[in-house]
Formats: sequence, C-alpha cells, structure tokens
Amino acid sequence: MAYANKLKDDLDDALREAGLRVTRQRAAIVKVLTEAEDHPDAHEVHRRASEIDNTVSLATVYRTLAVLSDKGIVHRHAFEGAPARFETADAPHHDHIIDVDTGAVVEFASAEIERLQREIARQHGFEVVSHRLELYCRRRKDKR
Amino acid sequence: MAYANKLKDDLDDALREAGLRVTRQRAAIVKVLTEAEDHPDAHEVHRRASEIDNTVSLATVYRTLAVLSDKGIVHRHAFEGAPARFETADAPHHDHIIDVDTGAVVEFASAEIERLQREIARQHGFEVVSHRLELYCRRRKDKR
DNA sequence: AACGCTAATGCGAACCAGTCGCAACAGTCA
DNA sequence: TGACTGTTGCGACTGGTTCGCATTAGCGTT
Repeated sequence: MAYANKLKDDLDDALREAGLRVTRQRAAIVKVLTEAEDHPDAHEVHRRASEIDNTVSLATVYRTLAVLSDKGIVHRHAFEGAPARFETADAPHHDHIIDVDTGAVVEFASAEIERLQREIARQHGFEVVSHRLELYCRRRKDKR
Repeated sequence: MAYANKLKDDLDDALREAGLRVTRQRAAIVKVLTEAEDHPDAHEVHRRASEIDNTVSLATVYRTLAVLSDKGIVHRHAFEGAPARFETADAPHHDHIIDVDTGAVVEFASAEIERLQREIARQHGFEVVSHRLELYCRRRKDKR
C-alpha cells in the first residue's frame, strides 16, 4: 500500500513539499513506510530503517513519525494495549479490524457508518473532528 | 450514573459476589465510581477516594480498577492521548463522544452502527469480540 | 566548492501511565 | 480469637515515547 508506486524521487519531493529537509534518515524511514504492507510500530520501523541506514536512531524514528503525522503524510493508530502503529496516508479513509489472536490488521470502510456518526454527533450538538472505530475480532470458526 | 441508586451494602455485595474481599480501600474506590457523574481517570479516582479514606494508595486504585474491570464491574476507556478513564458498567452499552476542546465525554448508542459492525466483520470472516468507537467532536457554532 | 544559517540528529536522561515485589496488614470463615 | 491468605503501601521498575543538548549536515547562497 501507500505511496508504494511512487519512486524515491517523489518521496523526497513529498518531504520537501512539506517544508522538511530530506535527510538520509528520513529517506530511510519514508522508504520503510511506503514499502510496508502491514502496520509496523515505531520499533519495527526503526528495525527496518536501520537495515537501510544504520545511523537511524529510535528518537529520530519517533520524531519523523510525529512530523509526518502532523503533515498528514502518515497516520498513527494506537490500538488497545499496544504501541502505536503507522501507515502511510495515501489510501482512502478506512477503519480497522484487529485480529485479537494474531494482531493482524484488516482495513475496511463504511460510508454508512460514517454517515451515522455525523448524524449522531449533530444530534448531540457536535460536529465530528475525527473518529476512531476499531473492531477487535476473532476469525469465525463456522465459516459458513 | 452507574450504581448510583444502589446503597453501600449492595456495593459491598457486588464485591463479595465477585469473590473479592471488601476492604476499606475498595469500598472507597467503588463509592467514588458509583457516585461519579463523569469519567475520571485513575489519578482522579485516587484523589477522590483519598478524601474518603486517606490510606488508599495509587497502586491499589490501579489494582482495584483492574480487578473490577476484569469482573466487568467497570469499563476502562483509553481515549486518544490521555490516561485511561473509568465508569461503572451498569449502564447499557454505549460509545462515546469526546469534546476535543473540554475533554467532556457524552455517551450515545446506535443499534444500527452495531449491526453494521457485525456485518462488516462477518464479511471479512471475523466475529466481533469487542469494539471501540469514539467520536472526537467540537460543539457546533452554527446551532442553526 | 566552500559558507552559513538553522533544522535535524544521536545520545542518554527524563517522563508518565501503569505494574510489580515484598513485607506488613487485615478480611473472612472456622 | 485464630489462622489462612488475599490485599495493601511503598518504592522500585517497565515500556513507550519525549526532551535537552552539543554536534552534524541539508540546502540556498556566494
């Protein structure tokens, strides 16, 4: 997923466009994120980025994830009882199903639920700024 | 909310029924929770419980909240970027609207959203174990 | 190609919510 | 009242994440 089709030059541009310096470390981190098929946490990003550039420190991973998150380039998800996990923000909006047994994450989207959320907020005199919808699930035994 | 109508004796029973000893500290903590109209975090529960019994330590608050949570007597909610907040579990199931400006929490329920969640999970081969739905909102200016 | 401004980095210390080990303590039931 | 054992307070500790600071290094300029 996520910027996976973009080339490295484009990624650098994405950073620059956000008014950020393109450092070796950031390039490595962004590369890791764009190539990730899963939702890695900070330590995992650090581990993977270290393979590309072993000067990347964990602190920089956190700082970079924070800045990318601010810029809306990546999304941070703090699922129940686990360190935050990250994904690039290029995919259309979606929420998550978390497999409670494996920790695997599946994405889904429901325009209908989104609509109901806005409606409920409105009924209470609010407007939705953001939301969090996570389904903690287990694979169905009876597949039928 | 929450057990607010029960008397202290009933609360003690609730603890005993769960196979737990009724200690002064637990009684104080449970009292705080049953009388809370809001969703206090552990430190706030500790502060309030200390007024009833100043021997209550923060560790015991955490331990008691954990055990009550295990027993399903209270619910723990870890909202975005804030320490976990607690509420008694006597009210019917509901999700939360969090006012991003004030931190205030409003409860709501939507059978329709619940239904859609189960449907989505099923479509992906899962069944919902639990879910988290939080609407981070702002009061509407244009009350129109 | 070296220059300079200042953002970004690595390191380790600090932070914070929450947990744990342990000896002292106190419910509960006989 | 006694004894068994669950609970407690304390302070140490953890794990994820952030911060302070001196050093390094982008990148627009000369």
